[in-house]
Parts: sequence; C-alpha cells; structure tokens
Amino acid sequence: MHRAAAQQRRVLVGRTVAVTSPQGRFADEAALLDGGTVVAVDAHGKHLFQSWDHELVVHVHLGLFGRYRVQRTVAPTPPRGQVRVRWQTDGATLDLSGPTICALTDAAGVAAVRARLGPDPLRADADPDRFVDRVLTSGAPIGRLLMDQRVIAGVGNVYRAEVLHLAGIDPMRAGRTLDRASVEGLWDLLVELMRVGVRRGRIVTAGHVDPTQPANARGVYHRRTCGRCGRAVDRTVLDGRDLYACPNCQR
DNA sequence: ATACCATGAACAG
DNA sequence: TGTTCCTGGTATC
Repeated sequence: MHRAAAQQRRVLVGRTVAVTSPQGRFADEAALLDGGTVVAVDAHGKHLFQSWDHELVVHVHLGLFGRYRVQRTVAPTPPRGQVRVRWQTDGATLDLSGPTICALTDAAGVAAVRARLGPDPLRADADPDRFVDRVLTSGAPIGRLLMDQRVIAGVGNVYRAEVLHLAGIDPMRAGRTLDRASVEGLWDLLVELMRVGVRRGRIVTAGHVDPTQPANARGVYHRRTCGRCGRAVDRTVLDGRDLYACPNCQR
C-alpha cells in the first residue's frame, strides 16, 4: 500500500481526475468525486487514504484479492475484469478491483481507522516501543500478535512466517517469554524487509538475506522443507490462517 | 463449465 | 469458531 500510495502521489496528486465505477458499486461516490482534485495519498498498514478537495477521503483496503492496475497512457484499455473504481487523468489511468474496503470517508473516519492500528514499520512516525511493549506483556503467541493489526500494522501471513523463521523464533511462544532485544530485532527486520518489498513491488525475504537465493525464495512460507536446514516444515492452522515454521530452526 | 485456492478481516453466536 | 464477502488464476471435468 505504501508503494501504491507513492504511485498515486506521482500519477494523481494535483491533477484533475475523472472518476467512474465500471462495476457500479462505487457509482454514487465516484459521481461525487468526479472532476475533483487529489490532494494527498497516505498509507498506514494495509489501509490507503486518498485525500480529495472538499474534505473527502477515499479509504481502500485490498484484502485478499484487491489490486491496483495503472496505465500511463493517454488511451487506456477498457476495464479488465470487475473494476470497482477507475481514476483517469490526462496522462494515466488507475483501476481498482476486488477490494475488501473501498469507501468514502473524512478526516474523522481516517482518524478512527488509524486509532485501531498499531505502529507501521514503514511509517516514519511509527513508535516501535508500542509494538515491543505490547508483545512483552502479552500471553498470546508471537505468531498471533504479528498478525494482529492492533499490535503492528501491515504484517501479513508471508512476513509473519518469514520473519519468525529468519529470527529463529517459534511462532507459538508467548510474547512475554521473549527478550526485549529479540522483539526489537523483529521490528528492525520487518522495517528492513518491508522497505525492500515497497522498493521491489514484491515480498523479498530469504532472497534478501541470502543473495545466492532467487528473489522470490522463501525460508518456510508455503514450503514443504526448510530453506535453511532442509527439515520438514510444520504446517498448522492458527486463527484460521496457515502457519509455517521449521521445528529445527525455530525452537 | 466448474471447483478450488489464496498474501484479509468483519461479523454472528 | 465458523461463515461470509471480494477476484482471478489454475486445475479438473
């Protein structure tokens, strides 16, 4: 989302934008925005906030299936698949499909969403101690805490599995049994990996830490065997999501 | 043509 | 805890 926000700043901010909803489910809102100007775009965790003139804000969360597609051409191709919103300027076209959230809100709505989110490793204003202190006082497994957007914003199933594998931490260990230094290390590792992710436009984990690995290499996520030691990876379900861990490397 | 699956999260009970 | 909602790529019939 931080990458999308940066892209939207380049392509939309300061321009007059035509807004439509080819799929129809954002038609009323699109009509309200159509012909207006985008003032700023910001992201916090998996949420993106697109601020318009007249105090309007478009709030987007991609969920599992959502995606943005951008075309930097004067003559865009017709919408591909179900397009919830199309933003069109004289030089570029941005399409949004499949979002979990796409809604019109205002500054108060943005504040309400952000109040529910933990610190985001990609934000300059993030307070890592809020994450660290929360983990160190929680009896919940670290594998759950990392997926809890109130504890830390932006981490999903891939980063959860990979960062715990790189740190050598068992996902089922309660947060309060970890050292402060280990939890600070998790935060720092997430900052590093997620920044690379924004730059590259994809999740890079094992491929970042070990340059001999291909960029798309994973240590445990969706793997049958551990990328480091070769042992069989434990695949279990935690809170309805697949959880991967190496029983050897993450004791 | 149909089934299934996935990097997410809200909601009912 | 189970159900529901997004979409589209791939596998299967």
